Amino acid sequence: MPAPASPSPAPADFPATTASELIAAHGGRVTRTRVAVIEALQSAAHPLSHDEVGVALTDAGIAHDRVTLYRALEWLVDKGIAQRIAASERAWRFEIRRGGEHRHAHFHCDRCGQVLCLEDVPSDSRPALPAGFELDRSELVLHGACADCGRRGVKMEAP
Amino acid sequence: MPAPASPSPAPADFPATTASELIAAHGGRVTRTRVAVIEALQSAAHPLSHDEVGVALTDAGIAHDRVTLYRALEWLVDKGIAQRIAASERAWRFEIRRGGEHRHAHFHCDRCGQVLCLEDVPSDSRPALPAGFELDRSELVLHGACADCGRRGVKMEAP
DNA sequence: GTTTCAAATGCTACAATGTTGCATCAAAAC
DNA sequence: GTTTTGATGCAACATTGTAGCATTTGAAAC
Repeated sequence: MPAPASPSPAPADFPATTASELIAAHGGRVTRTRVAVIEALQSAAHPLSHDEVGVALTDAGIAHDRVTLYRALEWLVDKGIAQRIAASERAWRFEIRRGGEHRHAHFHCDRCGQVLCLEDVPSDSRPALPAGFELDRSELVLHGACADCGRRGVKMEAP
Repeated sequence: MPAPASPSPAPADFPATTASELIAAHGGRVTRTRVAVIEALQSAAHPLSHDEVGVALTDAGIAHDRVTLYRALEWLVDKGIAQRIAASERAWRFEIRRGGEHRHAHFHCDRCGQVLCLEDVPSDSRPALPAGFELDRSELVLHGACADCGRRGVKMEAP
């Protein structure tokens, strides 16, 4: 039997809270970039795109390379510290995995492109699958217009 | 109040069945490319990526430009004949919208990248949203390993 | 059957997002 | 302080999707 399709070889729920502790607990080197990325994700109100993380690093005065940022995010996902969301468009978005690890749904505004966490809406449906299929996780993404765009009649983006 | 976030200004469920009828019913010109794209989607066992549609056209002996194909698919989505799925990765996948228009969930194999329709699993959850939000549709995507990959232990792709 | 004309197409060029390879740097172990 | 190797920075490239514009063509009008 093959390995399960879990992205995280290490346990995801650590007592550690600070960025440095999180990194060290997973056997990684504590670098400026990683610390800043984690802090950016932790303090963000919604899942961030790679580009938004980059802006956050720049704002924090942390010089960084585009590729390094991709690799830092990839490492975080690999270790189960963060997770990717394919809400829409071509760009991934990233968010920190909280302790309880309750997967929630996301809302994608088709007008402004922003993504919000719907903490109250679970995303854990586990329906019966055809024989031989292994279920790892489920992602529920709701689409529509957010409150801001709904009010202001912002131009519609491709669905 | 702004226009609703629906992608389809025209009714989606036509009695028409052939590609030409579908196109004409939406006021479009019946071209080789559009007909071939619709037929490719109709006969596909799963949602096709832009690239897979391109291969199907080539196999059918239909010369086509990359951009034309993008525009043909965009037109189909615009008219509600087809719909886009953001299963994972950066590439959209496309499928024909059947008459009944029951939205179903999809399964994305994280190993081979293939996407399957789960016709029996509905994707129509309509939870309560924060005030001011307008819900258009919901997309449920399950992730894991398909039967083929599960059996053969194919190398894991990025989650 | 011709003519007409906007809708489609096919270029070319470009933008956005992500990856690979490799030389260099630095975190942490000694 | 040295050493080791994980992490970074750079350049080059791959994939996916868009924009502008000249040309072709579907189909409606004649």
